[in-house]
Amino acid sequence: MASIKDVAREAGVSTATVSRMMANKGYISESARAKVEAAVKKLGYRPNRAAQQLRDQRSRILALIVSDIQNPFFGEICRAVEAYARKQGLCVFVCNTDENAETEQHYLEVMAQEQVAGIIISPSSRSQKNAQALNKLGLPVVMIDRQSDSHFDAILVDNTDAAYRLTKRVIEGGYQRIAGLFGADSFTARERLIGFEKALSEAGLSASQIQHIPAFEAQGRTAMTSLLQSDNPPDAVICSSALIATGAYRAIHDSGRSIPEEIGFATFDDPPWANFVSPGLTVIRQPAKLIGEAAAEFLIKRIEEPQRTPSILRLHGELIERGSLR
Amino acid sequence: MASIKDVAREAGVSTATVSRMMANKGYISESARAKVEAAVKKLGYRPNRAAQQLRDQRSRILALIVSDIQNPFFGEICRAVEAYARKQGLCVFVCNTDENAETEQHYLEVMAQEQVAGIIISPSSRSQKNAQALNKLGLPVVMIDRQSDSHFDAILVDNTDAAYRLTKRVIEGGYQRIAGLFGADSFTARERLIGFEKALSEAGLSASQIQHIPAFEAQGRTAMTSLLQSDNPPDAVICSSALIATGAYRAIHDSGRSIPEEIGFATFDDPPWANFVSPGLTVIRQPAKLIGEAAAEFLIKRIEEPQRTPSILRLHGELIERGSLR
DNA sequence: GTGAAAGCGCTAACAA
DNA sequence: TTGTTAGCGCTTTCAC
Repeated sequence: MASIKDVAREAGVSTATVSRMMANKGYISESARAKVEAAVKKLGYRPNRAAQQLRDQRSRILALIVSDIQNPFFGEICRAVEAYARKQGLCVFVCNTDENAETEQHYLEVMAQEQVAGIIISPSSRSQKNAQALNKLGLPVVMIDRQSDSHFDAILVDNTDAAYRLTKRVIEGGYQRIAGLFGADSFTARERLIGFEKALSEAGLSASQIQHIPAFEAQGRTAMTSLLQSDNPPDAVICSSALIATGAYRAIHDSGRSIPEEIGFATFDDPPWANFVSPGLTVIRQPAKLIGEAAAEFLIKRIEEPQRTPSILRLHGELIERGSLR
Repeated sequence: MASIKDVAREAGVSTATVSRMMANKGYISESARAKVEAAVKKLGYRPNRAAQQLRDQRSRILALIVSDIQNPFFGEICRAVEAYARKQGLCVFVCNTDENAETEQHYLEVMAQEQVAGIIISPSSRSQKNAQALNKLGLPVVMIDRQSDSHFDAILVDNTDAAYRLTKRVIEGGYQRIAGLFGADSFTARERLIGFEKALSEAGLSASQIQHIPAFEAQGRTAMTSLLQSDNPPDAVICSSALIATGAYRAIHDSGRSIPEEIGFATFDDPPWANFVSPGLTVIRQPAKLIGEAAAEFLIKRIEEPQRTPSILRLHGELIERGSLR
């Protein structure tokens, strides 16, 4: 790979001139510019990133640390972040923690060592430690989906309000014994639970049953099966996330009950199969693309102006009707 | 962040000694080692990656360039590559091309500039140009899922044989008018088509209809709908990939035909909803985890020994019976 | 066993 | 407007 010296020699100028021209900084005469441009083209010159980084003490890489890359919600966020970053000439380093605090800690260290310009992270739930670590890094940080420390910018969804709206919609369907399947140890599930209970109490109802379970398909299925087999089974259920919904839906399917007549079904997240079953699922769709774009935008602003006051952006979750509620 | 100089000062030795100690290279006295270790710990020292890279002219980053990060198949590969790389103290830079040759080209350039240690790539179909670009980079490369240039290592699936087995299974179900929905411009679809046709011809059948379509859900749906409405509709269909299968399944569902009685259904890829519908889908499951691990292993071997003869590993696609065939 | 010093490629301060 | 040069943090000869 040609270096700046090669270009300088080829163009008959100094390395400083080449550098200035590459960065579009400072004064360059037209003739010098033309010579350098020609040399750059001829040699296929590209500045060495490691050298730039060593000088600037800062890379052009953004880290995106998500808790589950397979989750379409985060997949869409990745795409949006990357697209936005690319427009600004930045790269994105995507890391997957699988919701594991240690993995998260590991990546935080690696990213610090790589001197990334900033971090977008969906922090794992129970890691005060990591929040502190994040603070110590002294890097620009934007949190998405969850918030583990209010010192940082955050892009969140209006979980409580959205849950309130979704629950209200269930109630309007005339359901009386409404159960909730909520993720345990989950920031978002907690927020959603509040809206759920608020809507119920306003309607003079109380939840038929609320279960707090690990947010996996198997657990959703088991929990739903036991609800259905209980003495006073629910006539509707709300799930706090896609994987739980997947398991719960299967349990209902297995039980042979019909949706929406015998049991109403509603969930957060819009899983890929949501309009694939019939009737389609009525859901709260999270604005993943907007979240990604906003996160990238916030992060870049903070990189440019580290002393900004931290702010929180709450985006609207959209209620999509498809037929799984009366 | 503490630098090597700080550590050297703290330990009362030279930077060279610290460097040797960090890399476990050369001779170090026990006493020096102890002093340096203490200093490293006290200062929380971590070598600066940019400086190391500038010296070595080589980073500790692997690039993984996939055609669709949302596709669970590639998602699983990512995970496996990352896990393997991490064990070796390497990082993985995941890039998503969305099957776009220009995006691919862009990432190739960026990765070259970042001086990644090697590249794992599922090359976009129609880019001889990029294959050449890849050659010019002179970097270690392993191709996965597809192969655009036989000069590189490749980890592939036994597509032709798997398609042969799947098709044979369809025939054993007593289906007579078997249609195929294959991705257009796709390396894997081409290989699968060969096995499909071989099995049919061995059974004295010819394909009811073969359609080559862009591998998206909408196209799968449209194509399947038109097949069902044709004069001589198929009594079974094989899809070459998950998205096509998703669309096709929906079209069948909409038509009200029952699976497997009125129409048999089989596909490559094991989409998340495959055992979610009933009957579950009979599929060829690709060994994504193995592919990822093998790719990382091959790449690391090639990094260590660039002159190895390129080799191809063909992994076995597993036939999973679930009930969508008689 | 250890240290001094060169040099990787780049940018910015300063001098011309 | 352009060139000279120091120095970012690290590793690796080479000399001691």
